[in-house]
Amino acid sequence: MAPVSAPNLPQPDYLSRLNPEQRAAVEAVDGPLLVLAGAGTGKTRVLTTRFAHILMSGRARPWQVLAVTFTNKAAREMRERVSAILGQPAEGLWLGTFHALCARMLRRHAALVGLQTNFTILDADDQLRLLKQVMEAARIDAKRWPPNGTMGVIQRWKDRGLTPERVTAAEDSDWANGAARALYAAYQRRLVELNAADFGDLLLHVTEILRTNPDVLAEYHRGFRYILVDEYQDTNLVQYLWLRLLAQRPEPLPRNICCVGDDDQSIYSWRGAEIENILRFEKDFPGAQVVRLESNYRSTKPILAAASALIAHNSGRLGKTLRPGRQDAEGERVQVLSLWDSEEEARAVAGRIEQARRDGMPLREIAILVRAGFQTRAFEERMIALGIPYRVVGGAKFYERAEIRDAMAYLRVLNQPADDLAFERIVNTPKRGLGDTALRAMHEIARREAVPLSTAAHLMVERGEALRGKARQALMELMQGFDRWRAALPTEGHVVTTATLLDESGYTEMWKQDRSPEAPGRLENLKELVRALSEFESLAGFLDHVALVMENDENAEGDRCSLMTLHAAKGLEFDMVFLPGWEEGLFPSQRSLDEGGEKALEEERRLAYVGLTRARRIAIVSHAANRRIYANWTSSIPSRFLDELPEAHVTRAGGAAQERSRMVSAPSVFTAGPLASRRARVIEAGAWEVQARPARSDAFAVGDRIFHQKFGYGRITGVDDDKLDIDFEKAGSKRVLDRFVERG
DNA sequence: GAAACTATCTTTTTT
DNA sequence: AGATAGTTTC
Repeated sequence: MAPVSAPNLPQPDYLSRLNPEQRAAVEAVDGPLLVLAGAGTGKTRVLTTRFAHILMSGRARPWQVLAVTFTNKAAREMRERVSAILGQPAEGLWLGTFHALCARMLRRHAALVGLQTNFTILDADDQLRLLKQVMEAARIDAKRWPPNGTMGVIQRWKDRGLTPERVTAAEDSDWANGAARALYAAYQRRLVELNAADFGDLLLHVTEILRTNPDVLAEYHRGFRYILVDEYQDTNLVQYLWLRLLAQRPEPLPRNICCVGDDDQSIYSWRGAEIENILRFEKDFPGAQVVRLESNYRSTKPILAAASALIAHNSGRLGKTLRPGRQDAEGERVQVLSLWDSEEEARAVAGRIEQARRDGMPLREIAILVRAGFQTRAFEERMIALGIPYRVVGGAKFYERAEIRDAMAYLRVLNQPADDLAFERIVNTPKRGLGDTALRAMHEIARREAVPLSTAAHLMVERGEALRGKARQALMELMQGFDRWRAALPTEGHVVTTATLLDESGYTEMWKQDRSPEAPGRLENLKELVRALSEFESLAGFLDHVALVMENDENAEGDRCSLMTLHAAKGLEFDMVFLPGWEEGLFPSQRSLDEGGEKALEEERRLAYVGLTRARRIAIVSHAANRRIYANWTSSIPSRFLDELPEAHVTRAGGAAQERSRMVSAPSVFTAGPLASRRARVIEAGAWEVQARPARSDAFAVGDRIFHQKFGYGRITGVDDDKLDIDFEKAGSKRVLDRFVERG
C-alpha cells in the first residue's frame, strides 16, 4: 500500500494511515488495553504501529518493551514491520514467542531451578523417550498406560503452571493408578539431571522463578514498561500467569499491557489454551480500556455475512460485528457444493482451480483448507493428475529427518556432555559395535557414580572396565573424538568443527556407504545443515534456534496452490478458498464433540469461522455424501454448519457430476429435519433419507442379489422399510438405503 | 544386526 | 488401507 503523506496534519505519517478504531488502539498507550480484533481488521498493523509509536514517541527504549507472539512467523513479521516504520533495523528488542522469550530469561536464571545456563531444550521426541524410561523404571505397564497419555497429563499440568509440588493429591488423576504425580516428579528430576528443559518447562520454570524470587520479578518490573501480546485468546494458564506477573507492576508503576486477540478465533483449547483468559481481561486489569476493531478490509460482503451468521450461533462471546470496510465489498455469494463422494469432491475442487487458473488467477491465491490432514490426499492425487502445482503446508520438517536429528545429537553432546538422550542416540550411529550390552554397562556405571553417560563412558575407557577389545577401542575413539572436537571449537569455529566431526565420527561415511535411494539426499541435507550453522554466531545459538524455531523448508517458491489444515491457515488470506469436508463427524469432528461437548462444538464453529474469513473474494464450501475413512466407505450427512449459513448470501448446488450421479435432487438434503433431531454422527447410510421417496413397487426381498455403487455386489439378508441389510461380497455386512442399490 | 512379522492406531500442532 | 513401532526370528 502506498504511504499516504499528510503534511498538513500534525501527526506522524504512520498514524494517518489508520482508521479511527485502529488509531484509538494505537494511541491508548497508557494503562491496560484489550483490543478485540476481528478477522481481517488490521490487527497486525495495529500491533506493529503501536510498538513503533511507543518507541518513536520516546515513551520507552527498544529493550523496555516486551512483545509476545505465538509463532515465530508472527514474531518475524512484527520485527520486520516495526523496523520498516522506524526506518532502521529494530535491535535489542524483547520480541519473540512465549517460548523463545522464556528461554532467554531462563538462561539468565537457570541456577534458580537447578539448571546450568547451557541447558538443552528437548523436542517432543526426546521428551517422550525420556518419559518412557522414567515409566519403565517405575514399572508402569506401558500397555495399559501409554507414555504419550502420561505426557498429556504432565503437559496439562505444565500448561496450568503446576510444578510437581503444586499438584495437589486431588489433582492427581486416576491415570496410572494415581502414579501420575510421582511420574511427573521423577520426570522433572531426570530433566534437571540431564540439564535439560522441555517446552513446557520454559514457561513453567520462569513463572516459578518470578513467583518465588521477588528480586528477579522486580528487575523485570523495572525493565518492561510496555507489554504487547498477540493472539491473546490462545494463551494457556501458565502463559497468562507469566504475563500477569510481569504486567502487574507495583504502584506507582503503570501497568501498560496491551493484549490483542479475537475470542472468535480461539481454536487451540485442545492444547491448553483458555478462552477465559481473554473473557476475563477486564477483571484482571481494572480500568482496562477495550477497543473493538470491526472494519474488515479483507473479504466481500457475502463472505462476511456468512461468517458472521455462522459465528452468531456461539454463546459467551465478547461480541463483535464485522463490517465490510472495503469500497468494493460486493461480491459473489458463498458457494455450497453437495457431492457424491470424496473423489468427486476432489474432482470438483481441482476442476474449479483449473478454471480459475485459466481465468488468470495466480495459484498462490488459492487454498484448500481441510479439517484433518488425511483429507489432503484426495486433492493431491487429483492435482497431480491435472498437473496443478500445489504445496502442502505443515508437512515433513527438515529438522525432523533422521540424519538431521543424528547430526544434531552429535552437536548437542558437543555442547552439553550431560545430554544423555543425545549421547544414546549417536553412541552406536554409525555402528561401532556398541550395542545394548555396552549401553547397559554405561548406564550401570553412570547410575553408580551418579554421572552423565558420557562421563561414564570416559571412565570405562580409562579403567578398561566392562568393555574389552573392539568395543572398548571404538568407545575410546569416540570419546577422544569428542575431546578433540570440543577443544577445536574455540579455535576452528563451530562450522568447521561440525564438518570435521561429521567426517571423523564416520557419520558422513555411513551415508556414503548406504546404497538406498535416499542416501544422496541425506548427504545433501547434512551439507545444508552445515550451511545453516554458518548463519549463527555460536553452536549454542544454533541449537536454541533449531529447538525453538524449527523452521521448516516449505518450498514457497513458485506459483502453487496451498493445501493445509484450518489450524495452519489462521492468520493467512487468499483470494479463493475451498472448504471441503463439511460433514457431521468430520467437521464438526466427532472426536472433539465426544471429548468436549458443547464447548468443543463452539470451537469447531470458530474453526469454520476462521476458514471462511480466510477468503478475500471467493469461498466454496463442500460436503460429500460418502467418504472413505480408514478402510471402508462411510456415508455422512451435511455439517450442521451448512444450515447456519444465511440463505441470502449462499448459493447451493450439486457438483459438476451431480447429474450423472444418484443425487437427483441435491438441494433436498438441506431441508433436513430440525437441528435438534440431528445427532452428531457418521451414519452408515441415510444422507438422503429426507428425500421424498417414490413408492416402489419393485420392493426388494431377502435373498435378492443387488449392486451398490460403492460396496459392489451383495445379497439381501434383511429388509426394514427402506433399509436393507446386505451381505456384500467384498465389503461385508452393511445397512444401506434401498435407493442406493439396484438389482444385480 | 537385519529381515520378517505383528499389533496398533490413526484431529487439529506450536514451541 | 497404510504407516509405524515394537517383537520375534534367523
